[in-house]
Amino acid sequence: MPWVNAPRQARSQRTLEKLLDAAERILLARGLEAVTVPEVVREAGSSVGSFYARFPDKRALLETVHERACTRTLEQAELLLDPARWRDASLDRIIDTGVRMAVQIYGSRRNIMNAFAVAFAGDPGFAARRARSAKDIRDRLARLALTKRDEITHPDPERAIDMSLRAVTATLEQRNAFSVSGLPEVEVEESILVEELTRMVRSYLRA
Amino acid sequence: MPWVNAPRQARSQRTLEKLLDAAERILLARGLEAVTVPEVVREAGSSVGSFYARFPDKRALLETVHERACTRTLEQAELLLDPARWRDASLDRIIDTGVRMAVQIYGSRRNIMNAFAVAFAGDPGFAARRARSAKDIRDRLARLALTKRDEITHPDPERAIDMSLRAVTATLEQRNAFSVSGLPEVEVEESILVEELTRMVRSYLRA
DNA sequence: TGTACATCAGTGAACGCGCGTTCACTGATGTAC
DNA sequence: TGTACATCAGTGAACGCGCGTTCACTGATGTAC
Repeated sequence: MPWVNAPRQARSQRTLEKLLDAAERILLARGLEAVTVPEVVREAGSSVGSFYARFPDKRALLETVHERACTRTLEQAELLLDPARWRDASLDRIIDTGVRMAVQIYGSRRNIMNAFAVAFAGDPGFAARRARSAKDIRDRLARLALTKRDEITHPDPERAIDMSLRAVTATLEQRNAFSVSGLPEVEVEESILVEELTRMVRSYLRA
Repeated sequence: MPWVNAPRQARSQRTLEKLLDAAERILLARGLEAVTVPEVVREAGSSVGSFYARFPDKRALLETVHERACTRTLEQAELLLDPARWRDASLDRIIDTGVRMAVQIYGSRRNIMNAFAVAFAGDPGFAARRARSAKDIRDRLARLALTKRDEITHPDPERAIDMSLRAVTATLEQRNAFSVSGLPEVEVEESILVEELTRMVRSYLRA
């Protein structure tokens, strides 16, 4: 990562990770404005001087935490998207399992994704990192679905798949955003979400 | 509005509006962290003392600006949702025009909605105000669509309409969020969005 | 192996800055007679 | 109508606070002979 001064001893590598973990923990628990340098080093059991030996400034810390979170989400998606698991699957099965997977990823990584979405939605650097990792996952799923091109009756299969992925991920993101605000009247059950999103994509691709 | 000290002269009413306009302008142009009291009064051509004669604190200013923005979005939706415009409309026309309307509202009020969503997503007061106005619009559209219940072949029309509205609004919100990232590869053209979202909802409601 | 020295890592008091807010004050407007 | 007084509105210097960051320093680790 270009925005940190690389550690040269195992000791400072551990300190670096303690700082990243502490920042992430504070961000998740109390939001961005609680992530101050004094608070991060306190939570990490480190010191201000150590902090600035590693990071040029506070922004670099947040970028590193974000980069790490995006990488972890991608790793989780890569595991689930292993092509070996998809041999000879029908379009319906790809859609069904794809929706289930998206629901699972967005569910398990909801808090950290949300915290960053909320904290840095206006920041081009953060938005770009986020958009790039989202696009990476969408591309993998699109490639998978396009192997069943002949089962898609929508006049433009590429566009239909892109739109389907947008709709599914956006709906899940919106659900995550709602869940933070804690309003019961806008919540949906996960099983309903899976069933209806699957139905929506199936009927749309065959429109 | 209970969180301001009501003006008693036309002069201070004008000052109040200048402060609100200035705060909104700064929020839109440079984000929440640029909205400081010194900056707002400078932009408004007013003074710190005037500010605190009107608002008990800075938070009250932001709540008032938010309340005003929500009201304006609702007024815009009410205009477009005037029942007189929808007499004898077919389900397809309701879907088509509904999607177009959503795209228009999310387009024209993108900046202000985004700014507040980003700045106050975790705050109960702001979340409640936002949810109230969003739910109001969804309910109106749902009522409209349910008048054509017999044209919907989905086994659960209420749920289908709710999911459709979620998918459409979420896709538009996601598009707005992506637009800050400045990555051309994730942008979609508005005409394509209208066409495909319409197709998606049509086929889904008839699934 | 031991020793001397260089580099890496860590510490926390201190500094400057800009924020939200207060306050003593001046000027404008409304009201009673 | 004019005048005196109360209230409303507006001003901007000043204050306290917590932030991000710096810096002079101590201690730990690696290396050369």
